[in-house]
Amino acid sequence: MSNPLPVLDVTATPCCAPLTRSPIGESDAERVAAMFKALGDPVRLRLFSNVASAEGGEACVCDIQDVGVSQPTVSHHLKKLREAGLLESERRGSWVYYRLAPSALRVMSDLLSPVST
Amino acid sequence: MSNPLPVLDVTATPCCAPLTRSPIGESDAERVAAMFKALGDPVRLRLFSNVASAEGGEACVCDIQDVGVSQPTVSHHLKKLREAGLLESERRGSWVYYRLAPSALRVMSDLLSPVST
DNA sequence: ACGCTGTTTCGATGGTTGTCGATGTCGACA
DNA sequence: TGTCGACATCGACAACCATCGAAACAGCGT
Repeated sequence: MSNPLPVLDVTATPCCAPLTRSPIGESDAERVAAMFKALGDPVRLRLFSNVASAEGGEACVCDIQDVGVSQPTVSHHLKKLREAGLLESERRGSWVYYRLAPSALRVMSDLLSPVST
Repeated sequence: MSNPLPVLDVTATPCCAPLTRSPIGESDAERVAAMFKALGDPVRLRLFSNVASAEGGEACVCDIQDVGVSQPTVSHHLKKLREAGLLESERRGSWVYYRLAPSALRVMSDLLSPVST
């Protein structure tokens, strides 16, 4: 568990300049699009927000799974969020806790930052 | 043209608090996810960045369509970006110019802003 | 060892999406 | 009016995806 498929290692590269600064390159676009795509589903967005706004910065699946779909579907979406590098998970006892990946938010926020100056 | 399908009127509501602040609601999630989804494709992300980084804040299709797919596909993706409320278009003479929707960037950036405080 | 609860994986299915070539539309310019 | 160039739409197809129920897996308590 914990991070079986870190397809995107967000922490590795701060990644590219803001989208407004210069045209994003082909390979960067691939990596970044995967992150936005992960947030491009209402269920995943709510799960992400549930984790992001949780007390102590983390939450177990049982605390966030009330999003209107079956439990296996919740697990499926959490896996997608993990693979996109947005969430990390860790098993403690019976429960699996999810927290934000360290720099995920900043990377995306920076990419979308309006004109800067 | 210009905006045949403003499915999401971004300018209307500043929309919800940052995702880290409180769990996003069901209907807000629907609207916001559509925006992220639009950026969740490498081709669309490059088109968006090409427009966003263009001189004068706008560009005609002919200037940004070099993203490795056919012309109909480019047009298809630009339509998606329009429908998501991220881009606006306007015909002037022979050419169609695209520019960023006014508050699109700020809305998304704010949603992803890390912990504020 | 057994059952219980929380979580993930599996297999199937219906719907969505990215892509293309062909065709249509609109404006410019002879 | 006719043609050309810039974009958009249409129709089709393959690939992908969200969702579910069923089954497997992992700890915990008894």
